[in-house]
Amino acid sequence: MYGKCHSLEDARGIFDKLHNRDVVSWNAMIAAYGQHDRGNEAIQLFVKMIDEGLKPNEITFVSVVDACASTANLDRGKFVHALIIDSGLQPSIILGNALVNMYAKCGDLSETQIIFDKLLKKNVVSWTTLIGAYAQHGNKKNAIELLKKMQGEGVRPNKITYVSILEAFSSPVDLSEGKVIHSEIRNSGFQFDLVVDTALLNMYGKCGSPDDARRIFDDMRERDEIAWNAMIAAYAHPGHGKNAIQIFYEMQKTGVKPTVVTYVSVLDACADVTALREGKMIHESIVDSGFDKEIVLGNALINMYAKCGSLQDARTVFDNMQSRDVFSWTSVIAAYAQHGHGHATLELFRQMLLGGWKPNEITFISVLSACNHGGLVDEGLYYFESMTAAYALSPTLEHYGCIIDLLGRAGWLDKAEDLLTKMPLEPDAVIWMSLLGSCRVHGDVERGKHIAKRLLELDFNHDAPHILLSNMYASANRWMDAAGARNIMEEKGIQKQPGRSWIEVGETVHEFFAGDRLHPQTVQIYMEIENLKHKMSEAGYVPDTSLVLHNVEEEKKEQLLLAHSEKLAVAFGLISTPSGTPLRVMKNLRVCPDCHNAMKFISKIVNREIVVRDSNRFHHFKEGCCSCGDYW
DNA sequence: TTAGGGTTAG
Repeated sequence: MYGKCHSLEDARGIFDKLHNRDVVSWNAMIAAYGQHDRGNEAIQLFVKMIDEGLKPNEITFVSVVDACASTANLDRGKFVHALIIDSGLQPSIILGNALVNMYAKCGDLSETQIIFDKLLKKNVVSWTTLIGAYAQHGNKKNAIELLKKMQGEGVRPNKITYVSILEAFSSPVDLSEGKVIHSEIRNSGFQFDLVVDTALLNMYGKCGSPDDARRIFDDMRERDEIAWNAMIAAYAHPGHGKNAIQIFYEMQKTGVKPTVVTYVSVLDACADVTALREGKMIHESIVDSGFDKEIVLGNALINMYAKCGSLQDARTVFDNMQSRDVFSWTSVIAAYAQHGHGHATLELFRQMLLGGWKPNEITFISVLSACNHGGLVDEGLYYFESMTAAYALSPTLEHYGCIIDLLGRAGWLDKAEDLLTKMPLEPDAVIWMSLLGSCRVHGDVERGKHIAKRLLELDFNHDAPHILLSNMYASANRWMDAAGARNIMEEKGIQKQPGRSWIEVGETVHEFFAGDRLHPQTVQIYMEIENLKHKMSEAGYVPDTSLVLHNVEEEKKEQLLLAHSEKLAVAFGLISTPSGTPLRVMKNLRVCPDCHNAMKFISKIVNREIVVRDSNRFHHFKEGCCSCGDYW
């Protein structure tokens, strides 16, 4: 009785006082620990039970297998599995399913499949467990095939089956198939179900379609905190952060209290739109609510402050944390790396190692990227080697990408290309692009040409290689070739991805597209741009019109450059904040070289600090210089 | 006595 109530300790007290403990009492106590997420104690108790000479029965095994699953303890799970086989017990369908689930939760997919195949009888739970296992590992193909096979064998999926399979749809490329499952779920009669709708909503959020998520959210008849959290998370993506923050406040207006997960998601949204003011207010609410000791929130705060441009606040949060995990370290390391502090990044990394922490693949991405941005070639190569040598981590394409970029930027084009062709992974367009970029920087036109050829063979439908190649020819005064590269791009119908920038002023995050005239203060913004243009010209600024690919007159090219989204955001910031206020702008793409140059002039002319977060890193412009040292 | 919804670092 106590086991099913609140007090596990009371249950244990009674259990310990029992004079005659039979299998039933042991089972009850083991199950009680399992239900309270204390799998390790459940397993310990099971071992003790065997030591005392009691023979576990089917129910004991189900509970202890479940405990191994919840603690993801594969070795224990295998041990218990062996005991089951030794006991000669013919496992029931329930125990069989529990074993399938145990291997799935412990991450051993091949064993999961083997046990499933060996099941003498399968029911909807067996199928759902296996489908969920594949879905959680992102194996959408197997999950869908299994669903069809299950239906072919006459087993009808229930709502748990559908909720499980929805996990498999988690990126924009999955959206169309996700919509097919969505309609199948509706046709199967699962409507107005809180859990099913939340899973669908979440699927659309992960697939990058917050509008579809919102439609489901709006149609829900009831919403609990999990549904609200899922909606906030669905909006916490580039360009939708404002909506996430709005939903966060609406949630509270309807009387639903934010949870830790709510705060994590909304901080992520603030980070996304560089909403520093909003983020600070939410930080205060977190302190008021008493959640500020939660590690996961400390981590989210580090990330929010860093992405909002305030490295100092990020560091303060990190320093004040009472306990940390690998996410905390990786977050603070990433923060320093993104702000271009190469040496400080490595110093933190050394402290992490000294503290006995084990870095993971993501930690190394920040470390290598810091070496890359800081031009720290020897350090980068050393840590790259140490990944495999000291930490048994296999470098991914991104790690190779950092190193190839590092070598290329440093002018070691031979070594960079050598590594690219000899690495054990298939290079993607991003890596070829980075090498092409290095060829442009170092003026190696011939190498650039053959790399561009390889790149275009990949059928990479992106504007970037064409633009880079064209610019590279232009820099080498090869105007015909430059025009040719642009023509190929036009023939292929490739459009430049539109630039978007955001700036937080007062309580609002303002968004700008390149050339947009939608902002209520458009007239004043363009007047400010004109004003800046004159002052910049006097100071020696020359617009880099080679960056404009449109075939238009010179004067028109200058106008296009001046209307880049980051310049509009800065102009708006200048006219709407008191003089001296630092401006923080976020851009969806890399900052363009002309804007980068212009920002340096503007920072000096208006005597303000301008922080631009682009898709790659931070640029702190101050008194005519940028923190990246023009190396980005 | 077995399967299910929300979260952090690139």
